[in-house]
Amino acid sequence: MGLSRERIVGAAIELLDTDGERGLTFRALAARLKTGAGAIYWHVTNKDELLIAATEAILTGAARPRAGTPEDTLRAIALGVFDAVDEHPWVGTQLTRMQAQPALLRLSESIGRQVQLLGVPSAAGFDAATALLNYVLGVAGQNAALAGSIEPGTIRGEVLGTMAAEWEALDPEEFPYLRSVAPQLRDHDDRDQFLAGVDLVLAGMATLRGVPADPPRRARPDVPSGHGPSQ
Amino acid sequence: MGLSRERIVGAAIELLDTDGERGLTFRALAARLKTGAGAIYWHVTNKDELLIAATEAILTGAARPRAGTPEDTLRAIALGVFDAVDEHPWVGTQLTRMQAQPALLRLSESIGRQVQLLGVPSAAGFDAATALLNYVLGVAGQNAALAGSIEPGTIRGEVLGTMAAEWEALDPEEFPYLRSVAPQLRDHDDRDQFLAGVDLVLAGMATLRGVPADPPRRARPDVPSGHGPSQ
DNA sequence: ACATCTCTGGAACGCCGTTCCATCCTGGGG
DNA sequence: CCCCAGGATGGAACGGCGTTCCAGAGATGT
Repeated sequence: MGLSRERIVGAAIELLDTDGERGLTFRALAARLKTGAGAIYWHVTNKDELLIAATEAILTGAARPRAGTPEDTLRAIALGVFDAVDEHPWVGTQLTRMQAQPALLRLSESIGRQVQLLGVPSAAGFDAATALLNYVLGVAGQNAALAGSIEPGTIRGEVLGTMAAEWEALDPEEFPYLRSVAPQLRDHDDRDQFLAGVDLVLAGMATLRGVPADPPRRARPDVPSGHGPSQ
Repeated sequence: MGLSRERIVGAAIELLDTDGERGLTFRALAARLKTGAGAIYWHVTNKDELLIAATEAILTGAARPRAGTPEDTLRAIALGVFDAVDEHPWVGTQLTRMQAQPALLRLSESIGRQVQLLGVPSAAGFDAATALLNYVLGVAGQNAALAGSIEPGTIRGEVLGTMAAEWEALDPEEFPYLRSVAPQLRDHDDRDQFLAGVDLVLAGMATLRGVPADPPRRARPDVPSGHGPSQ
């Protein structure tokens, strides 16, 4: 059983998923592949390239345009990234840390094209597409940071409960708002909230075309949905 | 001249600004402060705490609410973060990597409060405030990633020119959109584009209140402006 | 059979964050 | 005035990291 780039990337993904970003080490990788660290460098030039390849493997196809209105396609694209990051938090870190990543280019292309189809004037269209991209990347980064700060195996609701408790314990003088929304934080749904943000940006785009914006919907759209188009 | 937490944080900021995130090392810090690495640990418990303290030092006051309409205040808050990250790119990395950061809490509070003042209904208000925060953080992270990938000293326009050339050299089949907007990328203004994104989100929020949204403005608002409230 | 070339894996290098500890300095009690 | 406890210092050392180096194993073509 020889080494190969695919085997290496696969093992790297397993390591990243189970042990987090700090778990990916050339030594750990070599141990898992029953080889030496040096051998890996024959197939992969360095750790950054390995991380990019792993991100690529997860995100391939997550940004594929589908039939439907541009709005629905944009929601589907954004959800694809969200679900991939949800399942593999390290992808969020990667997306927000390295530019010149093929996956990022494809994502920009998909979003930009749909925004064009939306009928946003060209000049504002670039800004609008960039804004949506940055929102998606922001959520991805925050989710990754959150996942990285908790030990793997923690229940999601538990984390939110802890955080909500912290918000409620803040100084009432300085943080009245955060205290007031702590209950909403406790039982919100990350995915729904993400979608609400996408709809918010889409509603903003609608005003750019002079269209009387119907208020963005809160319910999740009829999109492939069911968490996780990735891998 | 004894050590002190302030002297250490100050030297850390200098190191981060001049040599980037990889330039902050306890050894380099010790050399600059003419002491040993061990002495630093008497005043600072570890590197994460040092990074948080440095971020705090830069961002203090950048999220301070001002008089004016909630929209203008939100623009001012967002610009404060943008300018701080523009001047100290490592702040962007920090903001998107570590949760439980005091600066992040303050930013959330400031944004959330203004969104409440905007009259967005409470349920949607939390989502809307989170969306704006995530957009700001997304831009911050991208700016940091971009700054980290280029050697310090490079001219900004030069970087954009190089990136635009890369976009123009992409496969016409796969990336028609990116190729078409490459000229806009070349001579856009990051700050203006950031503001356009903020306005886009604000326009979306306006639809949540059922207000007939006037199209978001493109020109920069009358905000302290002049790059950099930070430090 | 041999020479060649791909591929392997373990040792070694330099750097990192962090810990340990001998030592220095200073100020308050005898 | 001495002394000494404890805060503060700084250099050495530890374990781990990414990466490089290189001796050699295995296949391949002649």
